[in-house]
Amino acid sequence: MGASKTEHFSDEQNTIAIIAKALGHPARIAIIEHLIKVNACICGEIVNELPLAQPTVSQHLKELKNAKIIKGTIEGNSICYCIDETTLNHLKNYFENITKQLKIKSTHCC
Amino acid sequence: MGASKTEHFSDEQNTIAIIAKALGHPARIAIIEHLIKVNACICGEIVNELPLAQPTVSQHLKELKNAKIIKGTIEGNSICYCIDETTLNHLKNYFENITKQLKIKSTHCC
DNA sequence: TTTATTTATTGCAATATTACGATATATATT
DNA sequence: AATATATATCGTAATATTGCAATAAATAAA
Repeated sequence: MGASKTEHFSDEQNTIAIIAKALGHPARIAIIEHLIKVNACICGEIVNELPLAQPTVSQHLKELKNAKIIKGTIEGNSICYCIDETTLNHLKNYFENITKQLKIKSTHCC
Repeated sequence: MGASKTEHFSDEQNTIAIIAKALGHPARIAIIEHLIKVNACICGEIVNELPLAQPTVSQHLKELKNAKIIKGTIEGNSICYCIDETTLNHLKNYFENITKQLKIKSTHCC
């Protein structure tokens, strides 16, 4: 096959998986880190920061946009990207919750 | 192509991407959640919980093991899986750090 | 030892991802 | 209008992922 059986899982499970998947590439992690480092919106220049061709970067940006991890607004003849805090906060909360439950239970046996 | 240019990115960026990628499938999120819910090690039974065939589940478990998100130890003729807290804590800390930086800077413009 | 149980591996088909050259689009500048 | 600049899309090749039937491997139970 090759297609995931998303219909068998909960909305939350699918949502978390989509966000995690979008972050599952070093280039996209690098994009996120750069957006944070330069603080807020940058118009263009992401391409120059990455060791990848312009169409490839554009594709990675599109995937981050689809997962709602970044937002892009048109600014003259360039596009201004910044992080969508809501989505990263959602992911952060999810992992905080999971690790908290692990700490509470912590029944180590392996 | 199809292969990521991992050598151009930092170790930390690659590590986070590998963990995120491993969590980038709803079945693997479901496995993690089940491991937490039943608390600690369960020997087998994960296959019965998921709407997927045994070889498929085995493959997902392998990927979670490769990313060091779960650990598996042999227990009689079955295998006992549990979560490797270190890895999920690493990821949690990473996202806490990122979202903290976002909160500090918070220069909204999009 | 034979049989059952549990998990892993192999092989394969369908689909998705990654990367990039070529090209399109859209605005800015001259 | 013509040209430059910035980003997106298309097309395509290489590779990876997903899913499962068939089968192997390894231990447990009879």
